[in-house]
Amino acid sequence: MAAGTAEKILNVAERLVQLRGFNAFSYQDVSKAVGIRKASLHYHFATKADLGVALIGRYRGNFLDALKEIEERTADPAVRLERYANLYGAVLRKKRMCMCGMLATDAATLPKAMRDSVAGFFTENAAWLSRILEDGRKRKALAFDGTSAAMASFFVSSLEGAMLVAHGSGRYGAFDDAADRLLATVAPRPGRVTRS
Amino acid sequence: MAAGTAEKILNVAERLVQLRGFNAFSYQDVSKAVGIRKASLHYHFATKADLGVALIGRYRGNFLDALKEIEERTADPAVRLERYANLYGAVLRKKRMCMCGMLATDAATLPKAMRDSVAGFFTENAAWLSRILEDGRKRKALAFDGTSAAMASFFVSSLEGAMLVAHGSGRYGAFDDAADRLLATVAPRPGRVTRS
DNA sequence: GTCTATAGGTGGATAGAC
DNA sequence: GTCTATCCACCTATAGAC
Repeated sequence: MAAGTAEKILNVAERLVQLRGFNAFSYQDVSKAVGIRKASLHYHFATKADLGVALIGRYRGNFLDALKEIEERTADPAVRLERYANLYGAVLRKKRMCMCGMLATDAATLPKAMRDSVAGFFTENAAWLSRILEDGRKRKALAFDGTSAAMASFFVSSLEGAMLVAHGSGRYGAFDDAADRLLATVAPRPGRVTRS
Repeated sequence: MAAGTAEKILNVAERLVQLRGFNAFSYQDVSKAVGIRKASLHYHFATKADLGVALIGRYRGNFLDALKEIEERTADPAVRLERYANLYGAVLRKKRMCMCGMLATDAATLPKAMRDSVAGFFTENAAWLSRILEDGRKRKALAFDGTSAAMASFFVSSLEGAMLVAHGSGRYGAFDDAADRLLATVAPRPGRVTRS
């Protein structure tokens, strides 16, 4: 717990990025929410770019931890995928957009270190999914055409898109429909759990 | 042609929004690119919000025209969908993001008139797709589970997401893979044209 | 580590001449 | 319609006291 100042700053900034994007929040916004003067923020994160890099790094780490946990606690490939989709759903339920989806639209205005890290988020998610998909296909729990890498990319981008449209239009229910349909694409028959 | 000043402004601003987002371009940026002083822009669009509303309105109109053209010139449902996906692909080939996908991430910071119009873009695209999908299913050219409306939403959000990730990561090739897979979801056998 | 104070720049927007 | 000049709010960032 503890929650040192740097961590509080990250928590507040993370929320703001997910709600408004990197260019639409300021040190002043963070300052007010944390209860510390604007200048003091620079002690913890010298520049906004430094703060941005730290934000993405932490976000990626948390996501990787969640993936690891899914893999350890769940054996059924279809359920693994369902839980993966639910990681996105949990973010959306807080009325936030995926931080890296948000930053993807800001890409052209971001320092290279941030851009690269955003791309890394997508890459490592697709890599994990690719592994899960390939394993599921071998075990005949999943079925799909093409490479598992291509299917993994499709998963990531479809979930990001469903979040994006839900976030932008306020129709949050559309996300769950899209996630269900995506899962049905690779697990034609079995093991949908949520619905039971 | 003609291209009056207002139109030039819209063209420049459209490009900037699609590259950088609504909060990351300024009247100064537009001013330089159009070759007119910053203050003069306010004669044509009094506020940035007014410019934003005009931008989305024009974008929606152009998109609707393109949909109408697809429907008039193409009878095969699968080819109609392919051409629909290619509308997005054409934007991405210019290294731009869909304007409304871009604005969807900016939603929390936009004036209500802009937010509503962005939601309208998604709604009218899904409505058109829903009609095309339903017709294709009746004619047994397409096959899919669930309502055509749900499938239409899935189409829109998946294409937006594929653009988003391609735009954010610089891996533009991933978009075509995603579009192909999406089409294969509803047109299992026939008529893929691009690949031949 | 946090503060006050401030620098230097850019944001959108307006007034009024031409 | 376009210009110059200007306003004021906000931005990121720094200096230096405590």
